[in-house]
Amino acid sequence: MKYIEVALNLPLQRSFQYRVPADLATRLQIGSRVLVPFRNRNLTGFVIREKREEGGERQPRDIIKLMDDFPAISHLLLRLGQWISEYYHCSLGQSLHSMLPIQYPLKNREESRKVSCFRDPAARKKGNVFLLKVGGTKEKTSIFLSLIREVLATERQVVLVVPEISYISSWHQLIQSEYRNCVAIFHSRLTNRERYIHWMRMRKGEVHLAIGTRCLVFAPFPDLGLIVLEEEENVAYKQRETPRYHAREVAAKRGEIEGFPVVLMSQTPSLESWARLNKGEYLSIPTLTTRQTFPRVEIIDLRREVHRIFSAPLKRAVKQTLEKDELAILFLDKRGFSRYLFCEECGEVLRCPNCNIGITFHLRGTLSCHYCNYEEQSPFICPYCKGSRLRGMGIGTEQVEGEAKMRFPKALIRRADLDIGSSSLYRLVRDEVIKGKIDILVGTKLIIKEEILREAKMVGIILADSLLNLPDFRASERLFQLLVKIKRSIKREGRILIQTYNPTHYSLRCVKDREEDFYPEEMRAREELCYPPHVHWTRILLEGKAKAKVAEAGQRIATGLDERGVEFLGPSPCPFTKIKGRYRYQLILRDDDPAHISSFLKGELGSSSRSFNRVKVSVDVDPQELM
DNA sequence: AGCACGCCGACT
DNA sequence: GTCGGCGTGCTC
Repeated sequence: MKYIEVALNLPLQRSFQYRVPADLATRLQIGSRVLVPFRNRNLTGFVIREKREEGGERQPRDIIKLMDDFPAISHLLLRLGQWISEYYHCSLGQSLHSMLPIQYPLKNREESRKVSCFRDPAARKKGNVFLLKVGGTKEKTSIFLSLIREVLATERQVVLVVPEISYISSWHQLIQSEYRNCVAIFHSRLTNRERYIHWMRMRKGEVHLAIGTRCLVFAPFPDLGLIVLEEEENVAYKQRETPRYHAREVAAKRGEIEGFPVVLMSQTPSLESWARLNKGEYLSIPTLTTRQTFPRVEIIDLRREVHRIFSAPLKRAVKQTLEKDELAILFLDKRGFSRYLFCEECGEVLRCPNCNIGITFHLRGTLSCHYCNYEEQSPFICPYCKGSRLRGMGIGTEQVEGEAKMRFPKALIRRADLDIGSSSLYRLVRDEVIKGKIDILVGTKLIIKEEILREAKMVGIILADSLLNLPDFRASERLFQLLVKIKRSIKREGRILIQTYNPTHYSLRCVKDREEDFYPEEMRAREELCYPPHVHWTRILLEGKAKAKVAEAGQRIATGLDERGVEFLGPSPCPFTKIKGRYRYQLILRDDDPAHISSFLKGELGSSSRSFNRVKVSVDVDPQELM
C-alpha cells in the first residue's frame, strides 16, 4: 500500500490523499487511525481506501504516524459510518470521529488471540427490529434478562443503551448479581482513562455485556449479537451536534449490517415506532400482559378553581398523602419563581438582552435567562418607563415550593431542578427520597425518573398546559408519554392529579381512560398537517448575528428549494428567535422523496454554503426539536 | 472548521 | 499613510 485516502473530522465532503512510508505500509489497514499533516497543523483521520498510485497531479504528503496497534474501526463500522454520513448529511470524517471517543493510542499489550473484528456477516440472517411494549419495571427487567441469557449463550455480545447516565446504575446492579465483572460501562462522563479501559475490554471480547448512553451503539464488540434500547422514545437519543444521529436509527442500521436483532423497549413508544410496527417494518415481541392495577388519574379543571397552584382537590390530596407519611411529588417544568417580569404601567416585559425572551425572576433577587445563563439584579422600577409596578407573571418551581411551605409548614419540602445544579446534588435528593426523608418533592423533568417516582404515592401536575402549549408538534405526544410514565412508575394505589385549563384534551383523556386510543388519534392529527411520521422532515437552521443576513440566507435557500421542486415550509424565525445574541431562522423540508432532499443538500447547499456569509447553516434530519 | 489572502474604511 | 474588519477560497 503506497497511497491512502483519509477522512478527516472536517465539514468537507471530500477525503484527502497521503503517501504511506514503506515501514508503515504493512501495519496499516482500512479503518486505521493516522496522524497526518494538514495545512499548518496535524490532524487525526481514518484510512478509508487504499490507492495503488497517486491520482492527482501533485505529490501527496506523507502520513506522520500510525496511531494504534490495530485498526480502530472495523469494516462493518466503517459501513455504518458511511450510512450515517449519507443519511444525516455530514462528512464521513465527522461520523467516524464520533464513533471513536478515545484519544489514547490503542495498544495491544499482550499479543492476544487475533480478535476477528472483520468477520463476514453475509451468512447471517437480516437484522430485525423488534418493538417491545412493556407494562412495568418488573416485566421489563425479566424480559431483558431472558433476552441476554439467550444471546450470551451463543457467545455473542449484548449492548444495552439507555437515554441518560442516571439510568445506568440500577441496570448495572441488576446485572452485576448474575454477570459479575463482565459488564462494561460507557458514557460521556467517564475519564479518558476509564473510557479507554472499558473500550478495550469490549474490543478484546473480555466482557460480553455493556451498558451505556447513546454513543454505545458504536460499541467495538467483535461479534455483537443484540442491541437493546431502553425508553426508545426518549429525546436524549438524538445527538444535538453534528452528526445529529438518532441512536434508534443507528442501532437498527447496525443490526442490518452486522446481522443481529435490535430490541426497542418502551412503555409508550414514539409515534414513529408505533407507525412502523403497524406497517410491519418493526416486529412486536409478545409480552405477558400482566394486568396490574394502575394509580387513579384525576383531571382538575383550573377554570373552576380559585387557586392556580393548589386547587382544592390537589391541596386535599397532598394533605392526605402527608397524613399517611408518604411522598408527594409536585411537577412543573419551569424553574424560578416567576417566568417573567411585566410592567403594569407601560406593558413591557423584561427580556434577556442576548436572547430576546422573557427573563425569569428568581427568589434570590436575580433575573436569569434560562437559555444563555445571563443574569442581572432584579430592578425595583421598570427600566423602560421608571414605573414601580413590576409584576411577576407565570409560575415556576420556586413559587410552588413557597406555596407548599406556607400551606404545609410541618412538611419536609425539597425542590429539585437545574437551579440546584449538579448531578451530585441530584444524587443527594434521590438518596433522601429513597430513605423516606422527604414529604414533598417539587421539581421539573429532572425528577421524572423511575428511581424517584417509584417511591411516590401521589403526583400533582401543577400545570399540564405548560407542556401542551409548547410550539412543537410533538407536545401532545410528549405530555402523554410523561404522564403514562408517571402512572406506571408510582405506587399502585397512588394518585395522579393533573391541573389544566384544557381538561378535555385527548392526551389527558387517554392517560385517564384508554391509553391505546392515543396513537390512532395522534396519528390522524399528524397526517392532516403533514407532520412526521407521515412524512420525513429535515430542518435547516440558520444562525447569525445580523438578522437581515440570516433572513436573506433563508430566502436564498428557499429559492434553491423551489428550483429543485422540493416541498418545504419557511423560512421563518424559530420559536426562539434569538439565542445568545444570534438570530435564528429555519426551513422545514418535508418532501416525501429523500433523493430530492439529499440532491439539494449535496448540490446547492454543499457548494454555496460559503456564500451565506456569517450565517451558520446546519442540517438536522428527523429533528426532535424545532425551537 | 480553521486559516491565509486580499480588498475597502477609520485611526494610533 | 497603516490597522483591521469581512468576504472568498483552499486544505492531500
